[in-house]
Amino acid sequence: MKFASSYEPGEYESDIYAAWEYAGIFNPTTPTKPIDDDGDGVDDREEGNKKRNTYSIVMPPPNANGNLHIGHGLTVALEDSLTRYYRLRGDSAWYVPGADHAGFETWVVYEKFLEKQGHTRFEYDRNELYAKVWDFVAEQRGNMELQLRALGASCAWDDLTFTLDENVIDRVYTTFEKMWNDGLIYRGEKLVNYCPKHRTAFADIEVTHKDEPGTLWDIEYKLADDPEKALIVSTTRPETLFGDTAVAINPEDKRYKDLVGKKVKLPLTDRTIPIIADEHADPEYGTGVVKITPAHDFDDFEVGERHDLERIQVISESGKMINVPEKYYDLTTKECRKQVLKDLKEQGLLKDEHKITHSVAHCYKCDTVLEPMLKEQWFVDVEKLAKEAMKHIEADEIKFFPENKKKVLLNYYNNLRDWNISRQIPWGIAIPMFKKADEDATDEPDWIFDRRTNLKEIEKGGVRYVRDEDTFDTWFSSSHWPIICTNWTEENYNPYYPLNVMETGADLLFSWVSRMIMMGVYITGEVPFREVYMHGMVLDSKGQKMSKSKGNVINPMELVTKYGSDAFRLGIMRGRSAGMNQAFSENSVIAGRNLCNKLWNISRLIQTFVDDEDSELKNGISRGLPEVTTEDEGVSPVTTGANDPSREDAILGSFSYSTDNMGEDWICREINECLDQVEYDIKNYRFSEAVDTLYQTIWDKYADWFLESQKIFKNVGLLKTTLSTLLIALHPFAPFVTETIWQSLSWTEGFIATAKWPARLEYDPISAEEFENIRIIVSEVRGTLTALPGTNNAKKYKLLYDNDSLVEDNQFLIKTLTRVPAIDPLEGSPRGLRLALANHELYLDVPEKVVKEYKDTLTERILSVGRELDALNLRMENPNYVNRAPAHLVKETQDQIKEKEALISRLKTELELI
RNA sequence: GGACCCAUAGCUCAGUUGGCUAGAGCGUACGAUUCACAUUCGUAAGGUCGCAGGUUCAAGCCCUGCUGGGUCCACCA
Repeated sequence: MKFASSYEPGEYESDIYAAWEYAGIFNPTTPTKPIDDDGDGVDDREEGNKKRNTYSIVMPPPNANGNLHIGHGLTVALEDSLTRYYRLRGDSAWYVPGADHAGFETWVVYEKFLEKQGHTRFEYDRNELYAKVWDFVAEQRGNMELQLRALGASCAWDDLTFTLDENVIDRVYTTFEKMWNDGLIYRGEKLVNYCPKHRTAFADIEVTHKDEPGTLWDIEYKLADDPEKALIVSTTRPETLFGDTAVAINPEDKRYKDLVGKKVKLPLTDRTIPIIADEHADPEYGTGVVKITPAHDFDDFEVGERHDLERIQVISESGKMINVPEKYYDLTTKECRKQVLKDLKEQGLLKDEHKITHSVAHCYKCDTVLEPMLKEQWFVDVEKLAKEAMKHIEADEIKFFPENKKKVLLNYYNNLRDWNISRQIPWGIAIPMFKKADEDATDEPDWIFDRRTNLKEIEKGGVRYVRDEDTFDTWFSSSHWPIICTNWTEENYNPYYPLNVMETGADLLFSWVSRMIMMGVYITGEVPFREVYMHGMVLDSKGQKMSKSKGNVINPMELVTKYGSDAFRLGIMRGRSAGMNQAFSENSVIAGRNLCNKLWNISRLIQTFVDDEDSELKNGISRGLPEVTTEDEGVSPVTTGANDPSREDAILGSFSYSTDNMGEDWICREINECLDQVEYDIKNYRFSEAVDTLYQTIWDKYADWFLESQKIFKNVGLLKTTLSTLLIALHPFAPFVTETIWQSLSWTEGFIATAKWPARLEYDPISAEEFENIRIIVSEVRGTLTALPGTNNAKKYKLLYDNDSLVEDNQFLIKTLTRVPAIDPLEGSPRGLRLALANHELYLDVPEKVVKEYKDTLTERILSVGRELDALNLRMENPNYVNRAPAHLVKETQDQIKEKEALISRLKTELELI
C-alpha cells in the first residue's frame, strides 16, 4: 500500500474491518465452550490452557430495533479499547456482542406502528403478536450491527446473543424454577404502578416522579351516629373516595383521640367506614385527617394491611370507574373527579381547597400519569438476594469505578422493595407459570411451573392448567447477562466467568448492575464481574441532556463519516472520567482526527527514510553524513555515533536498533514512560489520561523533537522500533489508522490488532537526561528570539558559544531546531545578548541597539526569578521544614536555590553589559 | 427528608498516596512556513484553585462549616 499525503479514514476503515473479521482475529484464542479431546471427562481448558489469561467483557446489548446513539458510541470506544489492549497484552480476549429485544421500548414502537396501520393489539392473541414483533425487529437488526462495526468494535460476532435466543430463555426458566422452588417467587395482589395507556405494570424503578401543581380538597365526612359532628379530610384525589375503607388520624393527635373506633358516613354513598389511628396520618398536614383507599394508594395499601381493611377497586385497568354508584360508573377518572366535586359542593360537603405542589408518578415512556393499581403479579422476594449480594460487595469482591458507586449501591440494597417481574405486554419472555383451570381439583396447587410456554394450556396429572399471559420484566432476563454470554453452566468450569469488567452507563447501577450482582451470586455463588466501570452521560456541547424533543441529539455515525471512527473514539474519550456526565465537544473529535493525520505523516516520513536506506544498501552506498552539512563550511559535524560502524549490523534486523545520540536515548526514555503511564491508566480506567499521554508523546515529543532531530541522524532501526511501539500503544484507542499504517509500512507483518504489546526500550539514561539540556537551550533560544524586537529574528542572528562542548557537539541539531543561520565559537570578548542559561556561555549575535531595546524584558526576568528565589529561601529558613521534610526534598530545594542564584547573577551581568 | 457528586485559565476538563514556579486541549494574540503534515511549526498572554476556618514543616488535594450547581432515592392525603 502506498501512502497518500493525508489520511482519509473513509477510504480504509470498512476494508480494514472486513479484513480483521475475515481473519477471525476477534475470536478468543481459548475455547469458550467446554472441550474434552482426551475423553477424561475433565474440561481440557481447566487442565492445559491456563497459561493464557482470559479477558472477558460483554456488551450491554443495544436495542436490536434501533440505531446507535452517542452513548453507545462512548460505550464501544471504552469497551473496545479495553478489549484491544488486553488482546495485545496476549490475553484471550472475548468481547461478546449482544442485541436487546428491549421489551417495553420496542413494544411501544411496534404498537404505534400497528396503530398507523389501523390495527390494535387487541385484534391478535399473544403468540400472533410475538411473531409479528419478531419479524418487525428482524428487519431492523442489521443496522445496529453495521454501526458497531463502523465504530471498530472488535467483538466476537459468532457469539452474538439476542435477548430472546433459546439459550437465554432456557437459562431464565432454570433460574425461575430454582427461585420458585426456593420460595423466592410469590404471587401477590399488590399495588403496582400501572400505565393505563400501555396497559402494563412497571417496577418501582421505571417510574418517573415529577413535581406538579395540584389541588388539595377538604371534604367533610360526617360521623355516622352524630351528623352534627364531622371530620374534614384532605385529599388530592376526591374520585377515589368510593374506594375508601377508613379514615385515619394520628394516634398522638389529641384533637380527634375520642373518635377512634367510631364510624363516619362516606359521602355520596350509603357506606359507613371506621375511624382508625395510624402513624401514617400527619397531624401537621392539612386537617390531620386522611382518607384511606387501600386499592389506589401505596401508603393506604400499607395502612390497609396493618388494619386489615378491605380493598375496593374503583378504577379499572382502562382507567374507568367501576364498583361505584350508577351515576359515576364508566366515567374516566377525570370526569368522575369533576362530578364528585360538583355533587359534594351541592351537598355542602366541600369545605375548602388549597393549591399545592406535589409529585406525581408518570410513565417514563409516554408521560401518562400512572395509576396505582391492585393487580395479581409475580414478585421476587429480594431480601435474601440483596443480603447475599451485599456480603460479596462488602468483602470487596467487586471494584467500583468510580469508587463511590459501592456506597450508593449498598444504600440501595438496604432499602429495596420486592420486585414486580410481571409485564402485560406480549413482546418478551413468557412467564412459565400455569394456573389451575379445574376448580374441583382441590388437592392440586393453584399454580405450577412448566417450560412449555408455547402452549396456552397444558395438562398435568389429569388437571388442566392455563398459561399466565404475562411476560418477564426485561431486567429479569438481563440480570443473567454475564452468565448467559459466557455460556456459564452449573456443570462446567468456565475460565471466562466472572467477567473481568462490566462497563456500562452510570444510570444503570440500580436497574441492571444491582440485579446482575444479585442474580450472579444467587446462581453461581460468585460475583458476575470483578470490576465495574460506569461511564456518565454524554451531554450536548452546552452541557444539556440530549433529547429528541430538544432537538440537540448528536448522531455518532455522522461524526464517524465526517472525521473517521478513530477520531470519534479519541474525541469522545477525551476529558471524560468515570461516572461523570460530560459535555460532548466536536473540537475534541477534531483533535483526534488531527492526531490520526499527524501519525499518518510521521509514518510517511519514516517510510521514506527507510526506503532511502534500503536503496542505499542495495546500491552499495555506505551511510554518509547528512546532506545538510554542505551549507556549513568550516564546521566539522562530529556527532555521536553517526558513523558508528556497529550500527550497520543493528539496522539490518528490522526490529533491532541501537541508540547513538542523546535524542535517541531521550525518546526511548520518553516512550517507556509513556508505556508505563498508559498501562497504569488502562488498569485504572483512566481512558482520557491514557489518550492524552499518547497524544503528547506522539506529537510533542516524537514528532516535534525526536523526528526533527532524526532529519539529521536517521537511525532507521530505531525509527522502525519506536514507530511500531507507538502504533501498537495507540492501537487500542485508534484501531483503524494504526492498522492502515501497519499495513502500509514496508517492514511490518500481520495485523497490528494481534501484535505483541511492546517491550520497554533500552537506552542510556545519562545520555537521555543530557538531551534535556539541549531542549532547554533550544527553548531558550527560541523564546529569546521571539521576545526580541523585530520579526524574522531566527534568520538574522547567529548563536555563539564559548567553551561549550555540548553545544559544539550538537550544533547541527540545535541549528535545525532553532533555525538560526549559524552556530559559531565565540572569538574575542563576549558580544551580543547573553542567554539566561545556567552552566552555558551562549550569546545571540545581536547588535547593541537591539540589545538595549531588550533591556526591560531582562529586568522583568530578573525580578521574576528573584521572587522564586525568595520563596525558596523562605522555605530553607524554616527549621521545621529542614528537620521534618524528607531529605531529598530539602536537597532539591538547596539545588534550586543555587541554580536560581547563578541565573540571577548571569542575568545581572548581562544587564550590566548593556 | 436521606444519599451521592461537582465548583481549578474565556470554554471543556486533568491534577494518581499532601511535596514544583498548579497543567492540557480548544479559543485568543504575535510570528514562521518551498524540504512528512495549514488537519503544520514556534512563542506568548491568561488562575486569590467557590467562601471561611482548622490540621501540617508543607493543602487544589485531608478535616469542619458555609455558598452555589447537579444527580439519585424516599415522601408529599
